Amino acid sequence: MKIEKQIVESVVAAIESLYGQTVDQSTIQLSKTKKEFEGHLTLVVFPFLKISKKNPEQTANEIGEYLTANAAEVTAFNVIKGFLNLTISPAAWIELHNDIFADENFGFKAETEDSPLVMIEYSSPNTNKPLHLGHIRNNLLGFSISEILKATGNKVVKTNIVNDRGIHICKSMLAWKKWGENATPESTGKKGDHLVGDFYVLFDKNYKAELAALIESGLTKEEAEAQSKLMAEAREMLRKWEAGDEEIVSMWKMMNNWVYAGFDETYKTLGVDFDKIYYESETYLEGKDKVLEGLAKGVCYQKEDNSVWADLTGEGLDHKLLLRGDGTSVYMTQDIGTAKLRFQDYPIDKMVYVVGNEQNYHFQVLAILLDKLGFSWGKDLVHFSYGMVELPEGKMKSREGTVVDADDLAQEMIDTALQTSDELGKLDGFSDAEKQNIARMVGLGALKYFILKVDPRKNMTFNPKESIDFNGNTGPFIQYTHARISSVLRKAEEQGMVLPNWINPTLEISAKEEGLIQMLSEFPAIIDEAARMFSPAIIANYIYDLVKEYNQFYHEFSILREEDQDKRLFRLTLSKNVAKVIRHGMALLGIEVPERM
RNA sequence: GGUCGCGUAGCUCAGCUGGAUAGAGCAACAGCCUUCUAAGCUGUGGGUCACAGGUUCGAAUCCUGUCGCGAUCACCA
Repeated sequence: MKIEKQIVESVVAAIESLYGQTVDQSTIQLSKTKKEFEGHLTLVVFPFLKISKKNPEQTANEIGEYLTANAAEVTAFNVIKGFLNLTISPAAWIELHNDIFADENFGFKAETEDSPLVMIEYSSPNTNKPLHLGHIRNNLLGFSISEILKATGNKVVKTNIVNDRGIHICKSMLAWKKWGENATPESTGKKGDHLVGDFYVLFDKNYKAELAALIESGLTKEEAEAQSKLMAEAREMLRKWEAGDEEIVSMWKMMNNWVYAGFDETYKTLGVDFDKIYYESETYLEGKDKVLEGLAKGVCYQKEDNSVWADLTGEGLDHKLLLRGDGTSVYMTQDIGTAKLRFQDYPIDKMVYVVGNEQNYHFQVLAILLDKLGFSWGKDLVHFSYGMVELPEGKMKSREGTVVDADDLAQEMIDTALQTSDELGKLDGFSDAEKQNIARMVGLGALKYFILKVDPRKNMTFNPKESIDFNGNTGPFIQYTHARISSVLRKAEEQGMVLPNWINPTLEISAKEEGLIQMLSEFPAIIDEAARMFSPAIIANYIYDLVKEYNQFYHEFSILREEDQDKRLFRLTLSKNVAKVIRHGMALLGIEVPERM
């Protein structure tokens, strides 16, 4: 990082000295040299041919000569076509290594008073059914991007908007009331969210049967839906809820509390949390106020049936309904209400919504509406739009029972990790509690990494029949390398070795070791890139590359058995640096790394 | 139909602000533990980067079109 900056400056000086022209630093393309070539950094000289008025080879050679003579870090160069490959001195690498070693928070920027406040909304569940694999992706992305934005110096407030009201809850409530026989999580031994979800499915099953019977008797599908008694009862329940009916409200509270207890458990397992939780039952009326305020200001207009609309044709969109004729609110209205409360509660500079890409249009509209309604950050809100998790057969459908349940999947992963540990005999002699804890880290590490390594914007496929791997480009592979380094460092300590906090730059080191230092040095830029692109995957893939590189080093070189003490101590500090970057990088993904496994 | 997104090895994915011979993992096969954790390392095979044009020193990457897949365009959330 530091080296690159110096070289860029030297290249500017070189061009000025050789060709008498000043070029902007941004025109200089300096990249990591490809493995098959000699050198560390490569300068692409094509952009300078017009200035040098010479062919690529000549130009590259001239710049190369200048740099070896005038830039202290550059010791050699070679030219292949228009590519100037620069070799950096070992001393420069070792100095960089010392800097990294001295900085416990290497790569992380601390927040300051001036840091912008970023509010990140994620998770946002409905309270009528338990979380599934799609929610897992949302939660992991939301948590990880929060950590990444913190690491780049932002103040971050993690928030969750719980959709705790509406017809979907009433369906579960009605089914419970009709057929539940007073079942509770205690009486059934079921997690509350699962219990409530079962009644949602039960409602749907009976509703479908009712429709089928009506259609059998000669009605069309639409007529059957209109005549459904069950649906009418559910709507009546919603009406009573909105009217504050005591019995309904208390049933609603009871069942929602079951769900919250269940969600809390799932969140705890996943290791995600929130600084502030909003509930739609508390925000939807606020949205109505805000829309009426907009109506008064002329931002919205009213139709004859009293429904309220926004005209977005000026923005190339359509007319959007904000309040129904009967005065009840729609999804958009609730989001406006939630935004209003958040704006009152926090000095928000930037709002990030972690929501699936199926809602792209919704957020496009929301941004325009919030802006029109006077929220300063509305126009620049970020919809962190991520892709769907699909099964090999296609989309998950909760009513068709094809969803992959979050709790089940997490438990399966942990069980598999435990089983693998036993088979390999890795945890022999550990207490059950220790075994469980490591299996938890590894199982969840596998799951989290599997999801986060994929570009968030893309849809991804999950095949439940093929269990998530523990070998190759996986979480456990990375965790294993960390455990391995920990083991070496532990042994070094047991043997009384004390790690120096400074390595003499004159020490002779291998190309492999230089390469590792170079990779470590990229970590800060990787974090910046991940924050800029909203992509934990960039961190995941970086750590994987680093770990792969370290494992090659580990096999090729001895550490503790190295006879030259200076080299031995250097390799130990290098290993410690790698472990540190692994640990901190994985923490950005919400993945723990064990000391042993 | 309008809008948006995606299409890279058998499978899952990197690479995409244009750069060198397009990379990993899984799966298959062949090696490496008397030595620091073999959940590891090494090697072999596997590609019309959907297709066709264009832009230029150079295109998987940018532009246009075609095909295929998906999302969305609700008084659902």
